Amino acid sequence: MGSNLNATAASLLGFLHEGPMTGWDLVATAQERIGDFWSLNQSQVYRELARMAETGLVVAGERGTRDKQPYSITEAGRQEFLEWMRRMPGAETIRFPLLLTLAFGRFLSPSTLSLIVGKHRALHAERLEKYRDQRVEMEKAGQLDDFASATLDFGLTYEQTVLDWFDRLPLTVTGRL
Amino acid sequence: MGSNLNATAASLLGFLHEGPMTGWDLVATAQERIGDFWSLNQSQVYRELARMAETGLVVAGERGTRDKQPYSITEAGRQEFLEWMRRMPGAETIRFPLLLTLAFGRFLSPSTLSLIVGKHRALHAERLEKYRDQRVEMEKAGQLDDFASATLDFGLTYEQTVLDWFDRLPLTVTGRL
DNA sequence: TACCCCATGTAATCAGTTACATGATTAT
DNA sequence: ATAATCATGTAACTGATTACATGGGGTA
Repeated sequence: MGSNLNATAASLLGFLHEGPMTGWDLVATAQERIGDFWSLNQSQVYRELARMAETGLVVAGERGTRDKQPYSITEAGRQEFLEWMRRMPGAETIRFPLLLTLAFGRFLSPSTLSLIVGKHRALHAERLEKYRDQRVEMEKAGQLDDFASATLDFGLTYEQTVLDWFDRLPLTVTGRL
Repeated sequence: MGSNLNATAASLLGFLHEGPMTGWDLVATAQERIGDFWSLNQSQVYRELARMAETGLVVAGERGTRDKQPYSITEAGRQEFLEWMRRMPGAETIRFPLLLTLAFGRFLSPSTLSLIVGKHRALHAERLEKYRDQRVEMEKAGQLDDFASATLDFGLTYEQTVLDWFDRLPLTVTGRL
């Protein structure tokens, strides 16, 4: 009763609608497609798959070469997935260590601040570039329906905003730059 | 050796620089001052305080009325805090369930989408308002040094960006709105 | 043959959340 | 008197991270 899937498991069911996949494939797929706003790793995937196999939301197929273990979604899995999808999603959680450091920035020397702020600014510039490339590639591959476009656009606009924020920081915060 | 503080514990040490505080006070202070980018709750605070008392980073003072237990930072605590502060902060983690729902949005009806998107848009509008009020209050109270201003500005610009993003979403994603 | 990547799985630990239990003090 | 708030603490659970162990298969 009452879907008690977690978001990670639900996303795996979502991907399994596209056909049977192994744990390994699911890790790669998830990291590529939702990794920017929902991180997950290999341990979680194998655990959730094992759980869902027990409760009949997925079924394991026959082992292939290299011990490959493909999983398919079941009818029960589809139903649970839809139930999960129809629930009101929770608010996002942001945990931003850099902001913590800045909140206590008065304890740091300008040179340390500068090092830290500079590094993080560069990181966000890289991510913005990555998203731009992704956008181009997805356009080329014709893989950008409105939904994929919306989540990708979130990433783009977020990174752009963060960069602008960096560039507005006063010298007292950036150390110098 | 080598600071193995976590960010939550480190932030408690940061606040204890302002004077002895009880666990209760620390919960309130942290939620108010860093809660928007570093959530923590009561259980964690009492646990971290107990741990840090064991390792001598803080010391418990005498119990007051209502069993109040004030903690003070020690010299060792100050050193560990500084060590933690000087480390390169990790990248932020964002876990955004709404984007997960949208990534699989093709499984939802327009009316469900509309309900979900509308609710979340409203939530962000509220948060933007809250930050604006906070800004005004902090200005009045003269509590906005450059560091506090920078983190608050991050919240403001983030929420504004998210709202703008909502307003750019196509009808296929918003259901209608 | 040796090396790298594919692929599955487990163990251990830490962090975060929720819920509960208990009691003191203040305000109504 | 009693209700609300202050205050500390514990238990149970879930989720996330890291590391390790193991071995198959492709390729240089």
